[in-house]
Amino acid sequence: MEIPEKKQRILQAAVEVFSENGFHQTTIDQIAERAGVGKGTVYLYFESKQNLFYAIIQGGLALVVRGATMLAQAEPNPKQRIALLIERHLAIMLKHVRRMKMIMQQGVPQQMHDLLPEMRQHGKEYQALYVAALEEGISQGLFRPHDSNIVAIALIGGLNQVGMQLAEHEITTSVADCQQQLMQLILAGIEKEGN
Amino acid sequence: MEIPEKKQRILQAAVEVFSENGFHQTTIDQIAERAGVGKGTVYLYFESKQNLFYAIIQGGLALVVRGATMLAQAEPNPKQRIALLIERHLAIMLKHVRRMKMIMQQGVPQQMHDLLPEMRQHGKEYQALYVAALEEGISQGLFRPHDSNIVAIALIGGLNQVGMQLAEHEITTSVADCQQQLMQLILAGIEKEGN
DNA sequence: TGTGCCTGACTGACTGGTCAGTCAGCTTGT
DNA sequence: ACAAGCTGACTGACCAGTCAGTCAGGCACA
Repeated sequence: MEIPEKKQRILQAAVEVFSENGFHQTTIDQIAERAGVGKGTVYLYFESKQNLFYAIIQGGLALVVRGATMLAQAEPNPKQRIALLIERHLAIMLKHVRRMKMIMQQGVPQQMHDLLPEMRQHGKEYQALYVAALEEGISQGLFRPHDSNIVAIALIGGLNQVGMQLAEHEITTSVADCQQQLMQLILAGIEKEGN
Repeated sequence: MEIPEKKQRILQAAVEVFSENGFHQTTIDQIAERAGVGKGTVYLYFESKQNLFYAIIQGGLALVVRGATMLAQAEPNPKQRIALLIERHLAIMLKHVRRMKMIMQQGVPQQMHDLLPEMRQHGKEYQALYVAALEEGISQGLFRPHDSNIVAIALIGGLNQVGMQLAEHEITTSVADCQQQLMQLILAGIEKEGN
């Protein structure tokens, strides 16, 4: 199951160019050139431009979700678990800005209609991790009662926005401070009074 | 300053088609057909496809920001003001799903490099409304001290995410309930203990 | 060791289709 | 007759995807 070196190079180049220019502004020629391979070689490893794009997004999302799931399983305390998830979310966004941009650019799905269900599935799974933690917290009396779905969605949305702006250097606050601020905000928002 | 009827029709059609298919999947022919005008007419009123796209986004954003600014000016109480802004944010997202999708699709700017500064400007202005309310709240001793920039960014991100999912019917909760949940979450998150 | 055959990974010039933008000419009103 | 508003056939650029051809390196046989 060795991944050929050229395929790796193509993937790397594709991440770069796609994230810089977006899907439609990117040409296969650009990717091939950046990877230092012939155009034909790209089609040797990937069926189409779309396919290449998906290979990258899918791979990234799958990894993120799997990692987060493991993290979540290892921490029984809901409060701690949410803290860990938040920390990890921001860390990953910073580490993989390019890939994240690609996914965000995707924005509202719908045009990439066919292959998208899987992408949504990953999103749902990820969201479910937060929902589970929130619900446990509620039933354990740690958090005040709330609609855990909505809170999870808002939470993830907030994390994404902060992560993007951090990555774009539009926030001067340090990453650690950001994390702390968000944690405070969220925990104060859901914790039972007099915690 | 009469706006010609055909120009209106073109704008309307453009909003529809752009939001359905995204910028690149949309052709001027489609827009012209939907508007019931000739292709040339589109170029009579708009310099280019990009220009048309921007006219829509800019117009929308400018309206939203102006409206929110007026709303904010009319309410001196920071807590109330934030509540109003949140309510309005969700309401507008629901009312203008199509336009919102267009903007979101835009996602991370950067490819539309030239004309974008204005768009960012609007974003900054909008964010500033929340920041101002938060800071006032802190200095009045209503909210606990926090980094109002980060809180504002997270807040807007959360609102967008929830708004989008509401609009996409991926949330079963009613709009009013959503609003209430978010308000509780946020106010609890920033309020001084024992409010 | 040398030679000739083979294979398949790789290449890039080419094709076919798409679409933004143009412009010659039509229509309608005065 | 003229102008203003409008039209849609046309053009040129662009690009995804193809495929005929190249060539490095492996293998067999002497």
